[in-house]
Amino acid sequence: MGTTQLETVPEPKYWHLKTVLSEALDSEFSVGEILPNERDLAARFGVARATLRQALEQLELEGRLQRRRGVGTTVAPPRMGVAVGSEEHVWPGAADDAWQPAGCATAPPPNAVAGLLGTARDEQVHTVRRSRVSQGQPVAAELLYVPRASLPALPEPPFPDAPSGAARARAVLRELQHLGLEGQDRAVELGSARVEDARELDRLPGAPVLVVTTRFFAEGRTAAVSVATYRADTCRLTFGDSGGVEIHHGTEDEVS
Amino acid sequence: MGTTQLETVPEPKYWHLKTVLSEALDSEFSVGEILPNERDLAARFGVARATLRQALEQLELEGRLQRRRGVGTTVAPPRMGVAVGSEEHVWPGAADDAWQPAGCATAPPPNAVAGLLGTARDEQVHTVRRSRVSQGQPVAAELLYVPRASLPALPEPPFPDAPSGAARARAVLRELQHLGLEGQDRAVELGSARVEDARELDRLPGAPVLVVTTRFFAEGRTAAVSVATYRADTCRLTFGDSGGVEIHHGTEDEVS
DNA sequence: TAGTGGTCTAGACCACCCG
DNA sequence: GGGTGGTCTAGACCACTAA
Repeated sequence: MGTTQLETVPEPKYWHLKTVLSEALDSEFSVGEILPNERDLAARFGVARATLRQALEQLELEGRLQRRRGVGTTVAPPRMGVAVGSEEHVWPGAADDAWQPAGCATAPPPNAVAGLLGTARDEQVHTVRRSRVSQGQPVAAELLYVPRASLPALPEPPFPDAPSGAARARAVLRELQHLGLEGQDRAVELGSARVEDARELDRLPGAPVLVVTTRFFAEGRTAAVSVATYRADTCRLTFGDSGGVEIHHGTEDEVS
Repeated sequence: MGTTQLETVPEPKYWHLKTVLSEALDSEFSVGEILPNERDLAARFGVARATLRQALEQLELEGRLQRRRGVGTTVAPPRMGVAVGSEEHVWPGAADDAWQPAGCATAPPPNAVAGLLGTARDEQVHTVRRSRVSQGQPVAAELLYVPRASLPALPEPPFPDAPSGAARARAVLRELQHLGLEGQDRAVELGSARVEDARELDRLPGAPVLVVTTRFFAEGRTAAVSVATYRADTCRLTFGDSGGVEIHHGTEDEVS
């Protein structure tokens, strides 16, 4: 009737809530500080807990908050820049590598990876597990798939299916260095953490992750494929010339 | 030892549900097919609608499903590869550019961008809006910030604050080409769509997006900053410097 | 053991799309 | 108008952490 609908698009409560909280985080909280618990916050804003949680979830997705079961909700530090690609092509396991080998198995890869490698569906490949830590926090878990054909010089393990240790992982990486790397290829997409990755990343299963898929080319073929999952809440992936520092150094030595 | 704790971690219902649905999508549905509605699905699985929705949300986040209000839930096609970075550094607006200029304003940028540009908090910069369409779908929205100092030759518009059209956007881009690009710098992180971007991307506000921030260096300074938000559900960002041509599993999904 | 976030329920109403 | 997904409520219980 006479009710003039000023807000043609009524803003959802959780959206407005997110805005209010976001501003409060900027002005009234400092990094690491713990927020009131969800039940109190919901009461304070006069909404149901589920509605409040919808706002908190978004803020966590944006890296503004960190929530841990049994502990509480804290203000997250700014995302850390994680260098994920340099201009030069280098094999995994090179000297300055940020990854730490954790294990190695020999098994058929997922179908998607087999497609990239050009191997048969059930063909066994070396599968190296690595993890990456930055600023004292686990930031990424990786699976590196290397077809046996890429490493003819690597001796086969006595029991191919036995889960092997970091020693064998290092052997595979060492063997890779002997190949001439001709190029590489990267893709980034959003995913959710599988159970194994979640444990390694100290997150719950299903947590949002940035999946970086890299193909390594050598001898005219795809010689290896890396699938690395980065914590999307804490990481900003940096590519390119300067490694994400604020002030660029003004030299021209890396300009092509 | 003797206590065989088979299920040490009881799987949440929504997680199990997601697995079941995911397998069903692979085996029993084809791309574009519409699923039963949420109320029916929930009843069929014997869970509350909210629980079912939690599973659907994850599947949508992973790009397996597409949900549209008033329409229904459909099986999404595989994510399209969107080329986002080449080895060569090129200014926005170069010949083969995938972006379409939409408008241009002159206003102070967000604080984060001002920090990257090294401009004062309230300094006005040229702000070019562009959008990117791929395979008939909007995939990204961009804001390109160019300090006035970077383009001394560009005449100022008569009314600096007036929202200008695509013509002025093109003028700014054309002016950029005259600068010598010395390098660039990219970062990718997860974000959620702001209201303006959401409208342009045909998504709801808050939808997950991949935010690509690019700094362009010229004359020893940061000459421009681009903030591009890509739909995370439909896009796989590719950073190609592959030495060869791609072979994928049947479908040609690369887009330059 | 007390307190936190995580999961789940069974409803309700709303905004949107289409025939 | 009828059906869809999106929002919201007011509860309940569970899993985890720390004192």
